[in-house]
This record gives sequence, C-alpha cells and structure tokens, in this order.
Amino acid sequence: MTVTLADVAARAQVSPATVSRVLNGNYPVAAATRERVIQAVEELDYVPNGPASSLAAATSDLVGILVNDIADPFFGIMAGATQGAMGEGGTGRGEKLAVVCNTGGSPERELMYLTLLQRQRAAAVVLTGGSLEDPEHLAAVTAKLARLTEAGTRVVLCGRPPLPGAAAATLAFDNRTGGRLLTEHLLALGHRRIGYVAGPENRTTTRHRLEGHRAALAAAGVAEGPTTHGGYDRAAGLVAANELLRMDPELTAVVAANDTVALGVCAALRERGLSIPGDVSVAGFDDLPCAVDAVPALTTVRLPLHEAGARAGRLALGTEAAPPDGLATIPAELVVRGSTAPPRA
Amino acid sequence: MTVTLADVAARAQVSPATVSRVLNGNYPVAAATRERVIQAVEELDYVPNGPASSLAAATSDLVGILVNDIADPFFGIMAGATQGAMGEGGTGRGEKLAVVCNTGGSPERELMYLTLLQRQRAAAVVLTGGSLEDPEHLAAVTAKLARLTEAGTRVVLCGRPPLPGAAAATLAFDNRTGGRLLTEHLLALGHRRIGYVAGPENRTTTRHRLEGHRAALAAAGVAEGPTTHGGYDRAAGLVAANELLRMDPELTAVVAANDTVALGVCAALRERGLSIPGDVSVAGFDDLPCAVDAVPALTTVRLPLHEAGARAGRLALGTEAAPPDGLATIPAELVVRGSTAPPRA
DNA sequence: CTGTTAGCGCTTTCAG
DNA sequence: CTGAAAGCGCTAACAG
Repeated sequence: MTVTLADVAARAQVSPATVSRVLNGNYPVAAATRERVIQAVEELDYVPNGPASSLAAATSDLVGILVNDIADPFFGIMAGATQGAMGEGGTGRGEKLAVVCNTGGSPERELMYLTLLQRQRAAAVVLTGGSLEDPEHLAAVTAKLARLTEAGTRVVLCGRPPLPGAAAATLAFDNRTGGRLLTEHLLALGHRRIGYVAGPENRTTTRHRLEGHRAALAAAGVAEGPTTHGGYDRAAGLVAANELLRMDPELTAVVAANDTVALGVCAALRERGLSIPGDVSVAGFDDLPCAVDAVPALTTVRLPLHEAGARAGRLALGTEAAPPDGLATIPAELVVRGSTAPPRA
Repeated sequence: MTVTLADVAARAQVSPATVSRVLNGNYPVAAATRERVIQAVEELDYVPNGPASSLAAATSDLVGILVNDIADPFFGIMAGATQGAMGEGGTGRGEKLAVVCNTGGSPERELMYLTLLQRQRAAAVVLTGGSLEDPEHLAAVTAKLARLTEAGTRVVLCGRPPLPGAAAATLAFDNRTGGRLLTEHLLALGHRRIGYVAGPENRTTTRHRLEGHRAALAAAGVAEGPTTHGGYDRAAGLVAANELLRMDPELTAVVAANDTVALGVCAALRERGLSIPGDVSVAGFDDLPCAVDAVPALTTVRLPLHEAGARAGRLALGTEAAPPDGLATIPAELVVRGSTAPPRA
C-alpha cells in the first residue's frame, strides 16, 4: 500500500519520531541520522499523509482565497499575486497550498467555503473583493470569521472594507476617492450631464464608487444624471448604455462600474453610431489589461491589484506585519486615456 | 476548546458512531435519534474536523484544479465552470471543495501542487491547458499521476492532449483543426504573406496550432511566412508584430497564438499607423470575451471553454461517464469578424 | 437500529 | 540527540 512514516523509520533504522523531526526540521537531529532518513524517504518515494499531520498537529498548510468571480481578471490578478506570495521562502518545507475558491458572488457559497476551510483547519483565509451589505449575511460572516480566528486561522480581507468586530487584517481599496477623481476629471473637462452605470446593489464596491461620484457632483454643484444598477459584466454595460440614453438623450459622458462594463457601454454606443469620445466620453474602473486595448483606450482608475494581492498573501503567511489598526487603505489612481474628452460645444 | 463529535454525542445522549452516521447519512438511523443529533449539532455549532475524517476514511473532499495562469480568463473561465459543476447535487453532504492552483506554467510548481494534492489525498485532480513537452517533465508528471490514480484520486485532463500511460479521462481541444481553419480562411481571402506569432516553445498548444497553420499553407502550396515565439500575453504580441514586420514588410496578415497576443499585435500595428484589416488582417484564438470588444472585432477560433470545464468537473466527480477510450476531442469553431479582410490589391 | 472497539498516520511530551 | 508512548477526532467493522 502507500508508504507511511513507519516504513521510512524502519528503513532508516530510526524511530518514527526521528523521521518526523527531520521532515519538519523543527528539532535538532544528528547530521548522519538525517542523511539516512532523507535517503530512505527518497528511496521509498514517501509522501506524508496530510490529513494525519493536520490532525496530529492541529493545523494544516491550506490557505483559502475566496473570490467573487474567477473568470474576471480583476480577481484572477489578485488571486494569482496572493498565490505567488505563498511560494516565497524555499521549496518543500513549510510550503502552503494556496487555493482559490469561487463564490460566484453568492453569500451561501461564501459561507459554505468558509465552513469547508474551517473544517480543513486552514492556516489562513483571504477574502477578496467587495462584499454584500446584507446585515444578516454580514453577521454570519463575522461570526464565522471569529470562529476561524479563534481556531488559529489567520484572516485577511483584500479589496474589501473592514468588517466591524472581525479581527482581520484589512487591505481596503479607496473606491470612494477613485470614483470622485473620475467624476472630477469629467467635470473639469466640462461635462454636466453624466450617466452612471453602477454595479449590483447592496455591494460595498458599488456603493463606495457611487458615493465618490456623487460627492464630486455635489462639490461642483452639478445635478446627478441618470443611474442604473446591474452586473459587473459586459452585457450589463450594453443594456445600461441604452437605458441611460433613453433617460437622457443629451448625455455627454458615462461612468461605468468597471472596465468590463465600460467596454459594454462602448459597444452599445458604437452600435448607435455614436463616437467616443466625440459624442460621448466613457470611463471605466480597475484598469484591467483590456482597458488599454480598447479603441479609444479607456480612461479609468487604476487599482494596484497585483501589489494588493501579494501583500495579502504575505499577511496571510504572517511574513508581513499587519498595518496599524489592522487596516491599510490602498490608494486609487486616475488614469486618463483617449475615451474621455471635452463635450462637443 | 473546539467542539468535537464526542461533545455532540454526549449532548444528544448517543454514541459517537451514531453521530457520525447521521452526519454522513450513509447508514440507517431512527428519525427521532437523528433529530436529537441534528439539534445538538446546531446548538453546539459543531463543525467536523476535516483532517480527522480524511484520515479515518482515507479520502477527502478536496478537488484540485491546476491552471497555468489564473489571471488569464482562458483558465479562469474553465476553472470557474469546473468549480461550478462541483456544486451540483445538494448542499452540505458530499460537497466537494474544488480549489484552483496556479502553476504559472512552471513545471516545478505543477509537480509541487500535484504532490501537495497527493498529500491531502485529494478526491480528484483536473489539469487544464496545454502542457510542456519536455520528456523529463512529462515522465515525472505521468509517474505522479499514476501514483495519484492508484491512491484512488480521479485524474482528468482538460484542454490538454492525452498523456500516454496515464489512466486519465481526457478532454482535448482540437487546436490543430482550429489553426488550420484560421489559415484557410486567410488563404481564401487571398492572403499569401502571413506572419505567425506562436506561443512559448515546447508547449503542446503552441505546437498544435502551428501545425494546423502549416498544414493549411502546405495544402495550398503557399510558403510559410515569418514566425516568432513568445509568451501568451499582450506584450509578446507587441514585440512580435514589430519583429514580423521587420522580417517581411509586405505582410498582409498576422495570426496570433491567442486573443490576448492578437490584441498586442493590433496595438503595435496601430502604433505604426497601419490599419486593421485595411493594411494588415489579424486573427486570434480562443474567442475570449475581449475578442469581441476589440476594434475591429477579432476574427478568432472559439473553444467551448465553459462547457469543457463543466464536463471536466463532472468527470472529476464521477457524475459523467468517461468518453470512449478515455479521450474526447473538443471541436474548435472558426469565428469570422471584422479584423480580417481581403488584402489590399 | 445503536453501542463498542480498534485503529487511520503523524506529532509531541517525557524519559533516557 | 533519540526512542517510547499517548493521543489528535473520526470512521468502520463487529457485536448486540
């Protein structure tokens, strides 16, 4: 059958305890003995039984990364960076198995994965992206995270606002400022009739970006234009653009929930024969790789997804100290490209 | 401390075995008893210890999905679909924890994850996307998969050619035909000087697509144009386009390794003031969501990523029977859009 | 239908 | 520095 630690011990003529010690490298072992053990391990092609170690040691090397949509590069980039940060620090020993779990934005699945990770006695859990604002769900997540924390699982929030009552290191994106900068830019260009394609309702990301937008309008004394809510996908942008134009045919600019939605908006405008930015300016959010390939290239707000993800990974590993008060706000940066210009006179 | 099965048993006034039985639902238990147990579980907020169950039962509910680049929607879409297929079949019991592991295209990391998954006694492993053609690495992977298979882990290959000697259900993309269709399309349009931006060397996907391209040229008696190798990212396309044009300034069409690379090619052409498809036609591969948003929209080859991923998930779960001989070839479909047109006379 | 009894393979005091 | 022994929490025969 499968090779066990006892087999290795027998072959190396030492006790199981000694084998365990050289494998974990957390206890002094004579060099000669270690050699023999290592050789036996290789000869037998021994692979430790993870569940058994986890059970005995009451910890595992599993790290869970929860994402809302794995097919969306926004999450893919962050998750990839997080997973990359795990690999640092030598091979083999102490290596963490960083795995990503796709919640699809569903609260049930989020909780389910958290439970599954709790069951596996995960070493750490990273929650990425905006969260649902439903109080009931928030309470459930908070409770679950508390349970995880007290069981020794490190919890970190990446690209998500802090959760009151949860002892989690948090890396929050400054979506509000990003939203404000974008609209200020449009305002400075001379736009006064700006449509807004918001993301799904009840999501922190949606709300914060919209708040920034409104703050900019309010500060400039400009009335809010038409606003719609929808998904974070291209199709949502297509639908919304037509809806917005129906609500106000005089629109000179459209701000989208993110770059993907913005591309949908662009497609809809083109279909109607409107030029960008000649007839209508369009702006996105996130600065995903696709933003620069749009024609014209998309004006957007850059979020340092890669850096944030990597940092979250280090926090999960305990390699990096948590920020003061457990919260770091990641700045958002306006990136002006060709899709925005002054409105037609 | 943490609640154990014994605590639940004590509270429900039954034996631990009975609790285990109602939790796993694989053995008859009196309705009244079950009720009491369930109530105790809820009152105590009991969460089973995964490692302990896995150790005792010698299996786990972990399913690993290996991808080359999680930030690439090509993999994100497949992985998401695979993970989605896991969720079907009720909640809770028998639920698999599908997790995605990012190898970054590195053979060492691929092997490392396979070992880690082996350690966890994973229920199944899904390898997605093209593989490296290095004989040594292939042998190592084959050996590792054999070890996994004999330990009861189901292995499925998705979007990757079959591995001789591995008892793995395989869903292979027909990259060769896809490549041929694309070049035939260009040939039919009248192109005779076609540049090719291939993917990384030593990868099955790269080789198959290129073979299809060459087969089409050979069948038409047209000489092969300049060819370069590079990554699967946008930057590779930028560099390659300039290189190709240097090698043959009279080029009238460029075929790229995939859509992302094609977008890079488009960007480079635009920078040089060349129009698409007026001066040069461009084609991609995969039909990722971004392909349709390019201007002009990209002619490409559609691969049913979602379907393939979902099917891989069912195979991993054992919900679907393996295809005859363990191999199914997934067809590729030509999608003609605006980025290709007859060459300028 | 339910309880008893052994382990699963590894880690970890506690002695030597 | 090394060995012996006692579990970690759960499952799976085997009896009743």
